[in-house]
Amino acid sequence: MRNHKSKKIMQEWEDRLSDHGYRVTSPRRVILDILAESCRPLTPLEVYDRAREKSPKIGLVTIYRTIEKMEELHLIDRVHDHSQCQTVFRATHGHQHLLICSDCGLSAYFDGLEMEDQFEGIGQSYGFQVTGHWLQLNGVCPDCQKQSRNA
Amino acid sequence: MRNHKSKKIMQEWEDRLSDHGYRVTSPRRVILDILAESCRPLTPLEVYDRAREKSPKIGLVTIYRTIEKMEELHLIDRVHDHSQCQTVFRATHGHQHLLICSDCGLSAYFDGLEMEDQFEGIGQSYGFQVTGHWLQLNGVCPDCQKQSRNA
DNA sequence: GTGCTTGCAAATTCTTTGCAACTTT
DNA sequence: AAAGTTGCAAAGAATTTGCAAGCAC
Repeated sequence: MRNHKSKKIMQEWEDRLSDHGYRVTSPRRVILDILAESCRPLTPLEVYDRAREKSPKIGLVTIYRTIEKMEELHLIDRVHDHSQCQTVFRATHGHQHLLICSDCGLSAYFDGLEMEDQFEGIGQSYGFQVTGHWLQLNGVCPDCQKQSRNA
Repeated sequence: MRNHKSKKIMQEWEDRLSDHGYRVTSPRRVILDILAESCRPLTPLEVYDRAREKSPKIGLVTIYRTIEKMEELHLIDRVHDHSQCQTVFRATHGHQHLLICSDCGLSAYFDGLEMEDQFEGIGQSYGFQVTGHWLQLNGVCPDCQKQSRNA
């Protein structure tokens, strides 16, 4: 049973693919549909399993390639999952968050801004019991800004 | 040239390992040292390369196993890296952030709280030009709370 | 018809596991 | 001496690439 909202998203997504010169094929529609409807983040393998129920001949490679394009068009986001992310940095105690240079990776911690207090309340308004969070800012550090100016 | 701060961290980390019944071995010291000193997040392979410079016989497996224990003791965090995280969820437009159930994955977006305005200022105080951010709250959704109560 | 897309098979890369030898406590 | 740890080799996963056939526009 498809709801209105995901129908609308589907249309929007298909248009976006077309507008960028990508083709709306039937395997792609299956994948778009799964991602539009899902109320939880999915891995490529999970998308693959669901896709095969609707279209048994679909290949895993198509999942990867479609996800790639969807991300390029900002239709989907990659969610932070501890068990997948192998990149590590020393932890701090308590209320600090990370600022990371997207060019060179240089990182610094900054203080929590009393945001954490808000987090619990936000969770509660959705009935969630908040147990943790992850906040990071991505940007360009002073050195990399200089270099791009000189380039 | 080691600075005071990373020396202090090293001591703290070694103590923490000992306190938990883990042994402070020389390969581990090399790895701890690299992670204490690094001013950017590192992948296991990057740690491995740096470790071999100091201790050529060290094995990649040791890196993985040491990172595992360090994470368990909360000495390091896993940083969100788009190129590694394959778990995807539909994107929203604009100022929304994600709330994710750590049990079942159920997710919801919540509004941005005008936090984004602060982000730029925070970045500037470190000389960074902020280009993006990732904020997600982890918690337990209503249904999963019920289930754990019944269990 | 043109050019993007698909699915297969194969190659690559990354991560985990089993085990005998070795260290730390 | 006991128990945790190491590195090797091998197994297992996950992701990417090459290519001929197929499909959308």
